[in-house]
Amino acid sequence: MTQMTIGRLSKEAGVKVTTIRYYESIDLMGEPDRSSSGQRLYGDEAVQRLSFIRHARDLGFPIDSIRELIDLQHKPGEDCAHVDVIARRQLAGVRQKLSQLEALEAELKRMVSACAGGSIATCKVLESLGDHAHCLDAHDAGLISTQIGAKL
Amino acid sequence: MTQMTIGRLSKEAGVKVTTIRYYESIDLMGEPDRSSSGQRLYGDEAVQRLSFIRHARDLGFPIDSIRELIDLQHKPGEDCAHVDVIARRQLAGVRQKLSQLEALEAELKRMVSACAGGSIATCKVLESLGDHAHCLDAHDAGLISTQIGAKL
DNA sequence: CTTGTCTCTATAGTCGCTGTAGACTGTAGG
DNA sequence: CCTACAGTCTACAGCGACTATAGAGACAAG
Repeated sequence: MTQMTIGRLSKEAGVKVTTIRYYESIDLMGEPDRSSSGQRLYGDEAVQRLSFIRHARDLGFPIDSIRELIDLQHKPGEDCAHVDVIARRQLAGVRQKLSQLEALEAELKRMVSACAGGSIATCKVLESLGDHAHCLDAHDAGLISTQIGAKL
Repeated sequence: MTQMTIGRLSKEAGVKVTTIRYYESIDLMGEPDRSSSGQRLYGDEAVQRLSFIRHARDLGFPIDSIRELIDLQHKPGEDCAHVDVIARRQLAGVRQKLSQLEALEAELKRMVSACAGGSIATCKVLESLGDHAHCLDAHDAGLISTQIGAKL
């Protein structure tokens, strides 16, 4: 199996067809060969590259970092300190979000367990939300709030 | 102080001026009075409402949930079960993200600590990323990956 | 030959803002 | 009164990383 269609590549690497085309459009994946009718044809190295990208995305690396990592992969002689920096930056970000989410979880838990049923007029959840005494620092909260609500 | 400008409201509620105007544009905040020259003028109840919104956003509630919560606030006689559902949904989402982030943190930590310096050719971090044996389930990972990289 | 599944391109939408441009308004000091 | 300068106005483009849609063409199996 030297050449495969985009659908096949999609299954091999676990990345949606549309996403592969998107990666091509932003030059994260190079332009593949085309069949006589214009369909994309990929080789096995595309599976490798796409799997790398997917794994890095799963770990939350932004596209730009992945671009850097791929560039570095093609300079095998260089020092890997730069790679380390990128990974540590990512780890630091994840840890920051973890601690923010833990604070959120605590406040939400508190709110929900305070609710004893009853009417809206006495609802502890709404009361907590209206309360000015915030648990989180405004800056941190602003940073994280955009990200949590997104896909629930 | 019965009437205040948007800048004042911004400081009172801890929400940026542009964000307030955005909330108005999506009908999350109602249209305020205007001065003779067309500047927005808010009363104290706007501070209350905006603070409620901000606190809910800080906790990661999506705008649509906040809209629901505000609607419910205006029906004080009804049962608060619906409010509880919204809050629990949010808590469940936060907990899911927490566990995903914990898995991420573990893998990143493992990757980074495996790096002993040296050249890119032998870099353990790049090796891990290229590895097909993923720690996360593809679906979960896809859900979360979009959110973590965003603001690092 | 038909049916159904891929594949193609191009464009708009998602979420929750943020930034920009260019014009106007309000206020404090000289 | 004049001048700065901060605040406000509208309208629209951009962010990140996709996702969805429309409308058309391609290919494999029965």
